[in-house]
Amino acid sequence: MPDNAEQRGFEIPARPTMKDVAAAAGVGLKTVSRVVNGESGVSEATAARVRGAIEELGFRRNDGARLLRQGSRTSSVGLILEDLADPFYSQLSRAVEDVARSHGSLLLTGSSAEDPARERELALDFCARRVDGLIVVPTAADHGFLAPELAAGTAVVSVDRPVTGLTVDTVLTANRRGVAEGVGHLIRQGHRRIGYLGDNPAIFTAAERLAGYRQAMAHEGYEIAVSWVAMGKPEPVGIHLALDRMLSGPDPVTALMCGNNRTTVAVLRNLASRPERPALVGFDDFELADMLPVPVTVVAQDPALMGRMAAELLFRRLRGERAQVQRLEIPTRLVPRGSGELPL
Amino acid sequence: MPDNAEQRGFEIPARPTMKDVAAAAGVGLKTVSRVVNGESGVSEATAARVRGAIEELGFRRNDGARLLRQGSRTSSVGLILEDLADPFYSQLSRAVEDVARSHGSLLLTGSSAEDPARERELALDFCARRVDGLIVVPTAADHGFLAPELAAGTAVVSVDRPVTGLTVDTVLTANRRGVAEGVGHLIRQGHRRIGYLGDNPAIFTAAERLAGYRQAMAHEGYEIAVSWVAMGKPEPVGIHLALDRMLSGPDPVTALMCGNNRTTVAVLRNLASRPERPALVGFDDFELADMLPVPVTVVAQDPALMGRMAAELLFRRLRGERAQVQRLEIPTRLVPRGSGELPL
DNA sequence: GACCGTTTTGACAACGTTATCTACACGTCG
DNA sequence: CGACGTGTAGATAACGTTGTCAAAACGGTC
Repeated sequence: MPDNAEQRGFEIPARPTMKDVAAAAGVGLKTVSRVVNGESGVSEATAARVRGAIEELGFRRNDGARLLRQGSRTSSVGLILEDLADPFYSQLSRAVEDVARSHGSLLLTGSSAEDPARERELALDFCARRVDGLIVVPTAADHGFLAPELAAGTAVVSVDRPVTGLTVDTVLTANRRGVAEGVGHLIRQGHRRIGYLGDNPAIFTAAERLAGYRQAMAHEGYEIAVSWVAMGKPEPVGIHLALDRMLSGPDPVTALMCGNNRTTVAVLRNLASRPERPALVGFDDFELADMLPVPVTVVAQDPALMGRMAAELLFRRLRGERAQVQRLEIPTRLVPRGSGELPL
Repeated sequence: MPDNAEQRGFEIPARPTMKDVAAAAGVGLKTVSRVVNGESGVSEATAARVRGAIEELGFRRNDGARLLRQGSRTSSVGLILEDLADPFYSQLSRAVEDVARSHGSLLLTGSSAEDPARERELALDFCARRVDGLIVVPTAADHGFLAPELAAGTAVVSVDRPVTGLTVDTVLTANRRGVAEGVGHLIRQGHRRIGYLGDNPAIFTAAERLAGYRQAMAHEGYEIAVSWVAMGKPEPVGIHLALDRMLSGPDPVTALMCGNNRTTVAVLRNLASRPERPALVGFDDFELADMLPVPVTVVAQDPALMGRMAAELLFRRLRGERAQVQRLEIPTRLVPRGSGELPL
């Protein structure tokens, strides 16, 4: 004779409610509420009895009901980014979490995996849970669907990339300036045939950084051969072919600028199996860059700062600040370590 | 004349409710509910009118109210770990998130920073939000306070460390076996004076790994000099002093086993400024370990697998599975890369 | 013992949703 | 023509909490 509840696979034990506590303590519902919320106007004797009942039943207030009744904020914010496992984003997340905590808010996280549909689903789920605000690393798709949420008082901040179809506070890295600085550094070492490897240019940061490279080269009046630019996912095969093109042929490059972290690492791995030793500057710092056989010169971003700024903008809006929409550019920092200082 | 609302710093625009939609569409409340939930029994004409009103008002169902009414699960799980920015935990988080998503659940994340009070606060906050389950990397403190939650149907799984004061499913790394394997590897290279650097032994994993080292040494009948063991936070000063002790004196070590990631890196940095080149095996893999001047041999853990297993155990419980409490040990994998194969 | 002010207490409505139940308008069948 | 199903629609009560308000209990005063 099978247990029916078990057969169905779910039977959620009923949680004690304030009503249960009230009954157990022999008091009214509102008295329990008062004790739970530390309101005044309850005699110590009654309060003790109520606390006893709470302890005994293992009562825990249902914040959902509380929030519903109060109609106030939920003290929670949502964070949507590309991939929580990426060090850049995990540092950013941690910073957001810290700020959220200091404001008494919980954090909901979701990875979009660069998929607009997934991002949208996450954002709307978060809104259905009535998060107070949303911090988003937006995909390239239109975000007009968030307009009603914005109108309804949900604060939105975009970080790392601007959001299309919505005007909200935005925190970006100084992508162009940063890459230009990196390329400029190589130029000052005497290089003029400099290759650029970046991510899929549909991604805002990738396009911006490429533009920074072009700007820096143009500024010196240097031409850019077609074979010197390679954009795409940082996968071994693509990187290998790109380096084949760049390092051989009539106009081989003498230096490389890498548009992001993962590309830099992929390039380093590939270079390990080649004789050439081009100078190299990477965009975005990474752990142990200074410990490699040739320490890697980078243009460092500050993901934690970006996360903190984004979160602080968000909470400033939630506090009711009416300031004009802001667009912050966090400056980068050139960290010379050796690979960018290699001779021609 | 200041705007009063702005002065107060908050004025939350009212969100449209089903009642508003019903009024706008000239239908009853329940009809809107039916349309929103795709229930049958609404004529296409009415449904279209309702959808129009929803669109126009920018209505979005309040899941809090829905959940309250249904009394069902909230489709959300909480994850509490030490530090979201640590690569080990961020990989684990991502895996948990993926499993949660595949079960239609959202993820709440919080970093305890190894502080029991903070951890407790997070856990109880999550429970007050009525998460369906909790995945915890527990601090050493007692977790009896979670017993009522467990009784109330909140599933709990601990990961990376066992939880004290509560019997729940647990996913661990094979810490002792892993370290023993690493030490055994060094022993097979001929080393017998092997030092061990680990984290604060109050942390479960640190204590276990130390035990693994002692076991492996004892197994060969090797004595361990006092100066060979150093436990504590992986900070430069401590590491420096520890290595001073280990590498000089009457019984200098010829090899080192490092108890975790951050210790390994700190040791590598410190060794860079010393003449000695002891063999070295690290516990826990890290990016670019293979690209360092002497590629680092490690005992690799699988944080993603641990996260996935933990999450799957959790959802199995939520599905109502009644199996006995499980304790899984994820095996480690020795990855020889060079540093562990250095001669005496 | 009637009156007052103060403190403590509880009944009741409301938050936004869903479940139950009933009401209405059809058309169909005997 | 009345009875009956069937498809649509809405009124109403809950879910667990908090805000409002009024009632009780108490202590003191005359």
